[in-house]
Amino acid sequence: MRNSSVDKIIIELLSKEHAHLNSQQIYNEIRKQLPAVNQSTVYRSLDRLVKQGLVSVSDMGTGSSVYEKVQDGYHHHLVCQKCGEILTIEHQEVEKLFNVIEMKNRYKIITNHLVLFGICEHCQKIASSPSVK
Amino acid sequence: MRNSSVDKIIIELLSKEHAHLNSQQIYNEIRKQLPAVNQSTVYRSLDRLVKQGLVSVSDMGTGSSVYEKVQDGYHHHLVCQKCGEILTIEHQEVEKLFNVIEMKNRYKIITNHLVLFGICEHCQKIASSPSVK
DNA sequence: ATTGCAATTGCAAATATTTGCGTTATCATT
DNA sequence: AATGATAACGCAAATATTTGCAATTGCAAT
Repeated sequence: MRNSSVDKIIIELLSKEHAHLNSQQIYNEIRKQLPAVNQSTVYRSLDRLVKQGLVSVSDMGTGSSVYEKVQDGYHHHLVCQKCGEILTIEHQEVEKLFNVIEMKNRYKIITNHLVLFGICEHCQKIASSPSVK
Repeated sequence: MRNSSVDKIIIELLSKEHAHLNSQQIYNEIRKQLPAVNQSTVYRSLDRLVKQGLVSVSDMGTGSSVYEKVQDGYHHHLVCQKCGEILTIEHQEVEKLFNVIEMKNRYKIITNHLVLFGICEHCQKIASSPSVK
């Protein structure tokens, strides 16, 4: 692992943007500082950061993967497949599962962000009630 | 939801192929029966099946998503980011987590396959030992 | 059997992501 | 400071995936 300037810029960017950014948004921001940077370099840099556990990558169901800096503790998301609502889940419960899996399999888990798809309470009700004519 | 011929063929295919197939492999198989089928139709059909919970989709770290029919109970995977080793995790432990999340958030979880990336025992040892010259 | 609505499909184009390869840059060692 | 190994990069091409829109088709109601 070497000191990559793109890695550094991405970390700085994601540190202040407490949000889910896709590769295109990240690419556009980086170009303000490194106008000649290539998209594939951004992808490779993001890969590295994810593998280091510094950044999380998730498919939230919007056509592109989104990235986020891992800070202030882990968290996870619940996404409604009907209405798109997104809930945040604290790491506490997930942590117990990860610990068990790490012990049983002697693995060091790097994945730090789960996205669980499902149906929210509201949409469940809609689906089970008779449709209106 | 309607009776889609492509959906049916995919289900039949995945029912006998107890394996992780990517969209290209699925597309090639379908063309044997439906030579004129379009790739986007395959993608949309897979989306539907995943949303219905009949099929699982996962990014196992190989440039494309892989699909699998949900049968004989759920299972999950642990993938080593160094050597690529893949371990299977039974649903039992994961189920407890899902139940808690469903109750707390009143969601019906549809996600039926987790892929957790990490470092296997072997690769952890390699990383921590002094490198050979 | 006919009709009408909405789901499914094909097609083409737009996006998103990965990969091979030659070049450049970083860093440890000398 | 010079050297060598290899990580990081740019570029272009290959893949993979999504999307808008018009045409087709399945299915429920008539």
